[in-house]
Amino acid sequence: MITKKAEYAIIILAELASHPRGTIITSKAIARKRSIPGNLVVQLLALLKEAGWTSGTRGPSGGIKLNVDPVSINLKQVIEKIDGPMGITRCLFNANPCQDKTHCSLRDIWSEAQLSMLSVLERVTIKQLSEAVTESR
Amino acid sequence: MITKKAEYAIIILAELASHPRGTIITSKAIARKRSIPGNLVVQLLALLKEAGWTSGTRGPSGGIKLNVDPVSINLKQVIEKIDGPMGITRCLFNANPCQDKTHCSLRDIWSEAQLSMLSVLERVTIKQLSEAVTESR
DNA sequence: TTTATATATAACTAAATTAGTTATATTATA
DNA sequence: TATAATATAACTAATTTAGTTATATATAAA
Repeated sequence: MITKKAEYAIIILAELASHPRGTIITSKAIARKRSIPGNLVVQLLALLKEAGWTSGTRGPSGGIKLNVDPVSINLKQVIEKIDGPMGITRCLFNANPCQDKTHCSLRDIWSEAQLSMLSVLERVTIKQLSEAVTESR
Repeated sequence: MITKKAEYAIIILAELASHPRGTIITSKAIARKRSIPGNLVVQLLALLKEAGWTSGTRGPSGGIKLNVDPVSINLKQVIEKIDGPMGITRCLFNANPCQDKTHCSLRDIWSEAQLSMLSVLERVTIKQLSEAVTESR
């Protein structure tokens, strides 16, 4: 499952990307505008920063800005940064492979289904999303 | 997320399908053979029966048998019977759509990604799976 | 140089979901 | 009539997710 946190992180990045490059916005403003709990925004920004996508400056007149071209960030990347490696089942990516050591045919199917989903998420960038969001306002 | 219960249900059906049509097997035997907690098998069989896929006869020499051609059951159907309608995010299929009434562009992306995954699961039948399982033994 | 405003980091709590267990009822055969 | 099986329901424990609380740190402006 893609968590709400990952969804929030995407929305945060899209919000930043919807302003001219280099614009600084406070985390509070993002939280207010996008109806995300304020401390969650802060929490998520720590991870976005870790990924190199954003940077923050402290103090009055401080805030967050996007560090990279939003076309270079895709949704899969953001989701995996926030939620960790995805798995549509516990069988996948989960340290505990099937008990029976023989080749698990179900696993291949899960894997195919998951890759199919990920390929969609990999194709969509924050840029695209920010444009869609901007249009609808 | 596809739950373990859904995965178990698929394995149960594949196990039934791996025997000649009409074969009766006890739930205990399935549980033992496939390493599934016995009472879970019983619990899941209630749903599989409800879907019309299996039927059980009670008493000594009773057991479960497959009621339909395994080629007519696909994985998506089983998963949705056990887990209910799937959603790769809470946003999808979840009674609580986005707060902002304006069209949610993210939702469309989730939806596309999910459909892409489901189309794979829809394509694979219990029959196929039972063959793969049988081969590997 | 002090105050206020902002990010940064970590730990904690509550709610929801998932997995599995326990208990009991019902049916049918030997 | 005892036993072996399915059937149904309620409960419990573990895990995950969502959100909160607390505290530290940096910096600009007064």
